[in-house]
Amino acid sequence: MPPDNDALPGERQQKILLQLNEHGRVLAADLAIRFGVSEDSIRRDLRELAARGLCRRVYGGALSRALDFAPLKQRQEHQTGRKQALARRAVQLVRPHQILMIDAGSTNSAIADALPEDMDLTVFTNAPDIAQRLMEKNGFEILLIGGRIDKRVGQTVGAQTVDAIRRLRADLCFPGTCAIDAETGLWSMASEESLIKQTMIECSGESVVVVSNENLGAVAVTHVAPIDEIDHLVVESDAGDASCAAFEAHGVSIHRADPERSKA
Amino acid sequence: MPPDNDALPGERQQKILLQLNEHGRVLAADLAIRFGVSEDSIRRDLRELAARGLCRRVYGGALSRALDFAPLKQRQEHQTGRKQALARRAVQLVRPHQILMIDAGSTNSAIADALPEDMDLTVFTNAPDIAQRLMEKNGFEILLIGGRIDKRVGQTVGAQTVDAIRRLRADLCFPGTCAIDAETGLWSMASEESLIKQTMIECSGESVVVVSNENLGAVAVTHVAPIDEIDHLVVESDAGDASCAAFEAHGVSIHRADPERSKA
DNA sequence: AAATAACACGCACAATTAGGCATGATTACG
DNA sequence: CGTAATCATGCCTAATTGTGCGTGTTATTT
Repeated sequence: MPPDNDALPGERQQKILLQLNEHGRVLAADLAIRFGVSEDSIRRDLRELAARGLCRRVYGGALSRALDFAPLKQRQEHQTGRKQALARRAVQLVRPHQILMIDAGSTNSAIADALPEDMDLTVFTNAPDIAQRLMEKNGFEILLIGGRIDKRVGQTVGAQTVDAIRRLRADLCFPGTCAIDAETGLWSMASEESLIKQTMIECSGESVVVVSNENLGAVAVTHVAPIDEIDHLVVESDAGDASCAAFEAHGVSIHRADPERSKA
Repeated sequence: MPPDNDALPGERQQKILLQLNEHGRVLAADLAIRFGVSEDSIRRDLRELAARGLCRRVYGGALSRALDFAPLKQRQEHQTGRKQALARRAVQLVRPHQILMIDAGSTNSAIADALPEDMDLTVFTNAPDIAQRLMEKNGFEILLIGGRIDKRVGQTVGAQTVDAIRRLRADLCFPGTCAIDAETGLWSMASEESLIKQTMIECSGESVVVVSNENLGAVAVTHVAPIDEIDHLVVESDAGDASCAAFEAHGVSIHRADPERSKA
């Protein structure tokens, strides 16, 4: 491993994430040597990344979040509250007769559930999960984008998928979000996913990013799109005003979800 | 098993979970050797995982929680016990490293559930439902065939799908069956489905038709394939001998499912 | 019933970690 | 240009966590 003695603070976190994604884990002691800083600084980085949900903190280092497939079910259960509120707000951006492009992801599954049935919508998706949810509803024309399946994220990936997307044109695109930052734009966790999202955005008129608080203003592993390719941003009801203002300064429309109803 | 002498504490628990999901059970003594720690530490890990509901603690090790959800699958089995029996027999025709082409349909969903995980199988399918079932298992390469979705049958159809199938080659094909007759061959309910099934059979080495009693010797709406393109026929345990003999006369191998076990 | 294996609990020791604090660097601002 | 504010960093200390071992208990086997 090349010693990066002169890495910028933010740059260091970026490189830690890369190494994390490649090896599945990182050791605090190793990173301290590699970047020529104390373990305290590394720990601070790791703590911060974990707070954003980009890694799992363990004794001695950190683990990649990619192999957490147990949370795959948890995520689907988790969506009951905050994700549904986000989804309810997001579908208000959809107008009748539109063609939608919906990427995989737990938030987007919630959006699929929240789509109204009386709008004569056409949906392109690379997620079997979303296709199935829509299949149970009426009034949708569904087109499944084929390709090799990455079971970690539950979607099709690879050249075949990208090629299939290129042949399509949609009005509205919902790229699954891993992180978004007002300056640098949209980020995702793996390069294959990233390519899919890029292509989806290219082939769509407007792009809507739906993001939960922990991914707002965060940076992940691979870059997907600059901020000016994002037209709408749907955030939670209690998202920070400062963050939102930063996005609006870049021409992004902010849509705030309704406060979650405290119910039985 | 590779000795993971330098695994982080948290990492170790994650790997234990992996092994647990793969083999269904783990032994404390084995794990202690593998990770180069005392059995006490392993026991502490297992105790902790069990407390989080991620495994079931037993004397000597731990069991996967997946078997706890077996009752859930058994419920499905009770509902469609005959189909499960058919599926169990059908998957015995599959050999390791094969490439399968699986059409949509409730029987084929049961087959997907019944496929073993340790055979390094590749599966082509046009049914999101089947893709999702396989996603939850290990050891499968899954390729989803894209296209417009027909929600009545839960599969992709149309020219795009046919075109995608033509680019593939499989060893074994499971065309979803609507009806089969010894003289006239395979039939389905709609012309679009029919075209899909035809193409699948053309692009596969052998074809296996799995059929329940009520569709044996029946004729439906549109013709799919003549009887000589069908290599194997899986029938229920109490299928009529006369019908079976008629198929065998046309060179079709008959595979009879085991009688359904009447159990608690 | 006896023997054996697996287990839980408490203890001591080592490694890792979080928080507080001072220092040097970078940035913001008048 | 200079001052103040902020930030990143390293060091220190206290607290936490993980570990192995001994002891006594419980479960399984013979």
